[in-house]
Amino acid sequence: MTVWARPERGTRGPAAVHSRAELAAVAVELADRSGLSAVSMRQVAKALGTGQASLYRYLAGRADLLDLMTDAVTGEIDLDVPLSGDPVADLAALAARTKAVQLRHPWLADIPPEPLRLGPRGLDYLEYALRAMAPAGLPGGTGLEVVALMNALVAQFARTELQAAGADTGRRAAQAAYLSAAAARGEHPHLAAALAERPGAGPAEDPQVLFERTMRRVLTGLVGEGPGAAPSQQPS
Amino acid sequence: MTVWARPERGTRGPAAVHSRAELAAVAVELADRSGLSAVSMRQVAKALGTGQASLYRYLAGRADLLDLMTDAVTGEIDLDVPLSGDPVADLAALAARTKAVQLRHPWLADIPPEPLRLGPRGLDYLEYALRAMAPAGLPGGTGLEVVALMNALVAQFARTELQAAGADTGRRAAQAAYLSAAAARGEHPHLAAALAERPGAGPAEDPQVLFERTMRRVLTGLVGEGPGAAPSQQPS
DNA sequence: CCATAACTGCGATCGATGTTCGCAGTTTCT
DNA sequence: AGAAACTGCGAACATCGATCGCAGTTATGG
Repeated sequence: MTVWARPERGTRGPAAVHSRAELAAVAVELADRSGLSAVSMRQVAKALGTGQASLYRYLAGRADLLDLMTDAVTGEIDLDVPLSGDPVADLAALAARTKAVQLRHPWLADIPPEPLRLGPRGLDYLEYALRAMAPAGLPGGTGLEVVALMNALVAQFARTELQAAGADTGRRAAQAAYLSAAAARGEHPHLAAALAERPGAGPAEDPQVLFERTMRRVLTGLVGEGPGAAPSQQPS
Repeated sequence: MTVWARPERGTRGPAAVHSRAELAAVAVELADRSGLSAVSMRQVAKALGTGQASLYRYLAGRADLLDLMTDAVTGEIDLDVPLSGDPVADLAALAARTKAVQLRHPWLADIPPEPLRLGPRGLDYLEYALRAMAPAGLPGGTGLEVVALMNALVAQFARTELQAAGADTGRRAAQAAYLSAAAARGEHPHLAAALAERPGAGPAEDPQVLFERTMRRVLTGLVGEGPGAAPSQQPS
């Protein structure tokens, strides 16, 4: 049973002091400040001012907590943006908003990618995405995989941008050192060339437009050109 | 410092009983059989027939072990396949071989995606991929991100295929139940439609050809059509 | 109206994890 | 030959997720 399938409150007994939403909020704040590794049962309990064992009155385990957190930040994505009817444009815009959330909550990249972590807000998100690509008239069932693919790409872009802006954790520096040392060793000429051209190479191209362009290309490849072969659908 | 930057053996002292390659092999076998969670320092030490603390003579920590494992299975990808000169075709073929490895070692999906986990075999892999897309004449530095994007897509496809073939872990079943319950609740009509068309809908399209086609489309979008605007490069 | 069932909060505790310390023994360099 | 550098490893530490049992609280049913 998922957290979402379990009722939050039974009919008997005293009212719970906290709520799932409260748990989620505390956990998200903790993760935002100190990373996902700081989100342990003990630390969440402490931040909540309660005993650690009490958390298991709300959750069946840590996985449930991650579900709550994921769904909470999914809710930050604005789904009230009207659809234009062009699947590629609408999905690209949605992807941009999704990426913004991933940048705001870097720990999302550290969450183990379960094959489905879908809460109520996740359902709304999925519905919105499917509605956006309805005009394309894709064969049934394909839509879900397109969304999954899109999100995988978004996550990858978010990782790249975070790593470009993030502090050198020491590990990153070590890896970079090993990389350039290997490049200097003479083998791997293409790698060396790629690394050499890294810092210069033009005005560093705004990552925002690069993301936009790449996303449109990929989505065009996945979902087809403009309105597809089944134009009998209206947007919204 | 990375594992790869540290020398495997000093000049003094007795010869180490084991080697990094041996550690990697044991850990990979353990993960193949019982999942990544079974790869703990204690279990690896036990499987190796040594004390747990001894592992820290070979590794600075568990992260190093994951580095070793990742690089070991990366070495399973055949890089002796000659290049045709068509970047899209060559990269798609490489992606297929990469996916095969991910299917053979499902725990790869569970490894935390550090922003660079590159050993010697990983370097060779990168070099091969860059060489494959050299004819496209991409602007400098773009190549690395294309490879990262490609691998993100491959990982996503591998996840989908594994989940289609994998045993229902109970959590999957629970999530699916919640999903269809939500679909039956009337809101989320597009979701309901997508789920309804899921089982039937044609002859279930061979995932192999779907992967091939999607990959080609995406790569074409990323890397351009045939040989690009800078045709002064020869394959090699 | 009150006994029972269902629930909550939580201290104590368990098993497992990653990592460190210190010691005894071994090999190599000077 | 002596010192330096290394190896293997038993024991321990901190932290983690999770469970058990108990005391207290609330709603339901006869």
